[in-house]
Amino acid sequence: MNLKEFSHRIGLSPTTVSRALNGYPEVSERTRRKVLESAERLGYTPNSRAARLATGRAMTIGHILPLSKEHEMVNPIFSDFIAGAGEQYSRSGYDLSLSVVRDEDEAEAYRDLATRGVVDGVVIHGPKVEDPRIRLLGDLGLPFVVHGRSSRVHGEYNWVDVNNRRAFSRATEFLLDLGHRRIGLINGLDGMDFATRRLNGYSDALEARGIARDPELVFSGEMTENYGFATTLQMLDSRNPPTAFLISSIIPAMGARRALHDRGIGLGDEVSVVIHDDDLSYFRNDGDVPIFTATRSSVREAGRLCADILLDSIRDAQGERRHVLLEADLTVGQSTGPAPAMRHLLGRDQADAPRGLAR
Amino acid sequence: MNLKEFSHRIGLSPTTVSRALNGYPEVSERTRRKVLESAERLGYTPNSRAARLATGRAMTIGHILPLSKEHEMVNPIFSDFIAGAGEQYSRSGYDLSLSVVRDEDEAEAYRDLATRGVVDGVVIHGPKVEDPRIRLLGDLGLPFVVHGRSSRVHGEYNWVDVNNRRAFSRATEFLLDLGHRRIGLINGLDGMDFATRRLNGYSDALEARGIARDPELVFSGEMTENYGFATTLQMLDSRNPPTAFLISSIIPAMGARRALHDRGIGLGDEVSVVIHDDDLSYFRNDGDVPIFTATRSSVREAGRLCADILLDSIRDAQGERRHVLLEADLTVGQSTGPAPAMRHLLGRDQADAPRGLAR
DNA sequence: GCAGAACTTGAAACCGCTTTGAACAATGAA
DNA sequence: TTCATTGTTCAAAGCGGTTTCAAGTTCTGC
Repeated sequence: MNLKEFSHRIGLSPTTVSRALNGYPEVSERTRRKVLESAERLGYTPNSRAARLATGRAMTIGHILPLSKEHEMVNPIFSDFIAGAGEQYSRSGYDLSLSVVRDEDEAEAYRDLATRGVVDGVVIHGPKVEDPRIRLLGDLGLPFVVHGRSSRVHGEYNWVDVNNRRAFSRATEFLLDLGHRRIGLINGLDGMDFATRRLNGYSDALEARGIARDPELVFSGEMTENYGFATTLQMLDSRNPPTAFLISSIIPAMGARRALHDRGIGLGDEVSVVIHDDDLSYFRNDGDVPIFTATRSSVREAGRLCADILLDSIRDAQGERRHVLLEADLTVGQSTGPAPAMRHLLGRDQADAPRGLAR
Repeated sequence: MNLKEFSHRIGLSPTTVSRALNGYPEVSERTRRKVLESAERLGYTPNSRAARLATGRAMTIGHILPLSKEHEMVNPIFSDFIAGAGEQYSRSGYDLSLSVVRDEDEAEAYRDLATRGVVDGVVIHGPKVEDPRIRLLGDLGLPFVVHGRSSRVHGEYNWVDVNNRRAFSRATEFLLDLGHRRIGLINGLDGMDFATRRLNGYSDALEARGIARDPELVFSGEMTENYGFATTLQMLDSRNPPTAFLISSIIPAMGARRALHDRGIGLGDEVSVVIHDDDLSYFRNDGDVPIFTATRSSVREAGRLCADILLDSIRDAQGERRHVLLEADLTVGQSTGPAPAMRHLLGRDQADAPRGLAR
């Protein structure tokens, strides 16, 4: 049933019905009730396609999911982010449009969304250092928010980011305080802005203690389980292995744990691990004492915040650009302990403790 | 720029331009080339909102992502499935609309998508036994495809499923052949159709060998790492622990591995594990010899197939309903070996082999 | 009782595209 | 040359809503 028929059936004009349904003030309460009740009873719902054309608003937010050709991998934090953002969209009557594109087509995909008029705004995922998408969207005049930030990009834009630098410098300091001097960094893909900031945090902390950064202890790559496994093994098998690892996500941390296990090295006693934990719903690092010592920041919450900011920004195009910097607090879990060389000094040598029973 | 202005500028009528752009045959090649070239040059792209209203097609496929209230968890296979399906949508000029809703609102969400006319078809994820959504969508007259199947639902509908029963009976047989008699099953959530079929496959295989199924060895739950950990631990610590585990996903398998490690039990020698592997992009169980012995079936590929079937079904509403049953082949990895009691019989007792170095 | 303000309601234009039906031009057959 | 056919193009009528502008009603205050 369309508006014309519905309004005719209940003896009102399309104008009045439209107003009643959209909450305009110039319709009397009595009429509005009648319209709402009749719509419910007769099962009338306005056709969104028509409303979108008439209003010029798409009532839709766009997300682009680029697939890297080599790895064909989907960012594992994507679904939790979407869950957070999607909740907010629903609440505000917005739909979410997801475009899956090969990564070399990403810029074109944004252009396309803008000119076809199918979205009112977009979210930029996984910004790189000097990310060109920010400039592009500014030029297109399409409202957007970045999940993360992009170093060396001038101009204001909406973003929600974790204080990656602080998180990683704190995590590094924590390990240094435990006596670790050789700390491996298993980081995200080179060029990703968050990875750069994490590396900086790590470097800062080392430098502050006068410790030279060993390039053989720093790795970057896509954060798979296999990547965590391979890099950990490589470092463990080197002439001068680290006594601690800093890992950018819980997924490669699974691989690191496997590598330690394969080498018969105890996690939390012989070797320490600190991870950054995005609080993925299917991979919670919680419990009384979490498995991993971690800097935690919920990516789901970041999704909610991004959505809120973007929706605001669409409603009020003149408003100021907004920024949210989330602090990731360090939670001590079972995966960290004093550096081996320090342990007898502290009277807690656990070299003979059963493997696998962390601390 | 809109069609009216564009067509005026190039000295043609809107009709001809529209036809040229949409590939209709009644426009001459010369004119078509001119239109396409001018559109490129002047940067004209038709407004999709208007096209959708005019054609009555939304050119969009809907996916609903329900969030369970208790767990607030997103199915970890979701993103890979979407990646596969999304690729196909893009290829065919379709958009993907994702609705995030609380699970008790799911039925309403389908109704809403249908009446608002924002999608031409939907994909049903995670069907339960006797899933009411299938009936609902039939009634709504909205084309759909199910990723999975639903037992005890009458009538024809499109589906793409893994042969879960066969996969799990084969996996069970494989373990039985290795001499295992007590096999723990760490399954998906009760009521999920796939979980039921897997349980059946497991039961069938046991029964065929005259082995009674011990209810204390069967668990069902949401497939998180913690769930795998907790259930494995519980079984290991029971009076009569299993010597092998069958696990419904690689994620709880991570938890199982952790539990085994915590108890100092060697994976692949003292205890065997077979998993079902959805071939998640960030969690590949590959390599020369995969970590886990697994029944594998790519969920990404399932996404592609679902998309293809649904798009066909939209184009040809009269066409037959289609079914695809994917066989999951069993790949032997490092996580399985003869049952402990059998090992000396086979002259391969590895009880003293270093832990963690599976076979 | 009446003018003017404050409410309500409706007719019609419009959003930007697609598509029907008609017109016109070019081609071919008779 | 003429008529039928085929090929091309266009004017206008949708698609199903929203919104402007005008008109009709009901209140107020005097």
